[in-house]
Amino acid sequence: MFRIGELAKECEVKADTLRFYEKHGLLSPSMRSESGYRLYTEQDAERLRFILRAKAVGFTLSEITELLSIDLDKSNWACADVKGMVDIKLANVEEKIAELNHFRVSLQRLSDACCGGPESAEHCSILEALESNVEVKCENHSHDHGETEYKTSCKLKG
Amino acid sequence: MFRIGELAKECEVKADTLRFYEKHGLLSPSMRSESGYRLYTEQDAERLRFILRAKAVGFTLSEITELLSIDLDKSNWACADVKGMVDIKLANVEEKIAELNHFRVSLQRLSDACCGGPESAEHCSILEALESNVEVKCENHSHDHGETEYKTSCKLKG
DNA sequence: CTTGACCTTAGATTTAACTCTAAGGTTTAT
DNA sequence: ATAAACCTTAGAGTTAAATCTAAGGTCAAG
Repeated sequence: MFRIGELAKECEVKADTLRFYEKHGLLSPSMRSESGYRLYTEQDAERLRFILRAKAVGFTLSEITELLSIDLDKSNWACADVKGMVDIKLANVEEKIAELNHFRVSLQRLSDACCGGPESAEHCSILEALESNVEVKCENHSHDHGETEYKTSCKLKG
Repeated sequence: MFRIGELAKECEVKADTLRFYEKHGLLSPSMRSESGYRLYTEQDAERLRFILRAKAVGFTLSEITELLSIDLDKSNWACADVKGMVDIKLANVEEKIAELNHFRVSLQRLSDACCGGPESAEHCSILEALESNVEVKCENHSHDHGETEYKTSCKLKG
C-alpha cells in the first residue's frame, strides 16, 4: 500500500496528477485509510504505469480512459469490440510512426547536407531549404570566410 | 497572392490559426493590400506547409519557431549551430519513433492474443493484460458461451 | 446601393492536462 | 505536545494552441 505521495514519487508524477487522474476516472486508489488517505495497491501502480506509458507515446487521456474503461463493463463487450479498439489505436500508432519517419527522413537529409562547421550560416543548406522548401542541395563554402583551418564536408557530395 | 481565407482553405486551417501564427511569429504575410488585407505569397504558403508538417509530427509551435527563427539571424549562427539544432530534433524524432514502436509492439501483442470474435469480453486476453499488466497469454474460450457457430483463433497459439 | 462574403482588431473563451492555493485534518519524530 | 511533513477538499490559475465574439471596414454581384 502506497500513500499518494509515495506512489507519486515512485512513478515520478505529482500527487496532484494522481488526484486529477482519479477525478477523471483513470485511476482510483483501491482503498482509503481510516482518516481518508488514498491507499494504492501494486495493481493500482501497474495501472498507473500503463497510463504513463500510453501517455508517453502520445495517447490522450480520453483515449486512455476509453482503452481502460471497457474493463468496468466487460460483459457488455465482445472480444471483437475490444480487439477493434486496440486495432484502431494500433493503426493510429502506425500512422504516427509513418509521419515521424517522413519527418525523420527530411531532417536527416537536412542534417546530411550541412557541413556542420563554424562557417557563417549565411549559406547554410539547411536554412536555404527551410526558406524555400526546395530540394536540399549541398553546401559549397568556396567563397572566403577568412577561415581556412578545416574542410567542409558534405555527405550528399560523397 | 492569397488572402487569408484562401490560404486557410488551401491548407485546411482556419483563418484564425493564421492570425495566431502571425501573432506568435511563425508566419507573416509578405504583403498587405491597400485596405490592410493580408496577402500571402507562394513562399508563405510553403512556409505554412512546413509548419503544418512539423506540427503533424509532434513538434510544438515553439520548437517550430526555434527551427524557423534562426533564419532571421543567419549571420550570427554557424553551420554547426544550425546542424546541431536539426540533429537535436532528429534525436527527438528518433526517440519518439522508438517509444511508438515500443507501444506498437505492445498493442500488436494484445491484438494477436485476442480472438476478436463475438464472445463476451469477460475472458478477453486484452482486458486481462490491461488489468494485471502481466504477460499476455492466450484466450481459451472453452467454457460455454452458448455460441458455437465459429471457432476462436489465437495467433499466439499458432 | 445594398446584400453577403470576405476582411480588420482586440480581447474573451475553450480544451487538455495539469498545477497551485487555501484552509484545514493526520502522522511521525523529538 | 508541537513542528514538519504529510494528507484532505474545492476551486482557481497555467500553458499551448487554437477558436470565438464583437464591432466594424471592404469588395463584387445584382
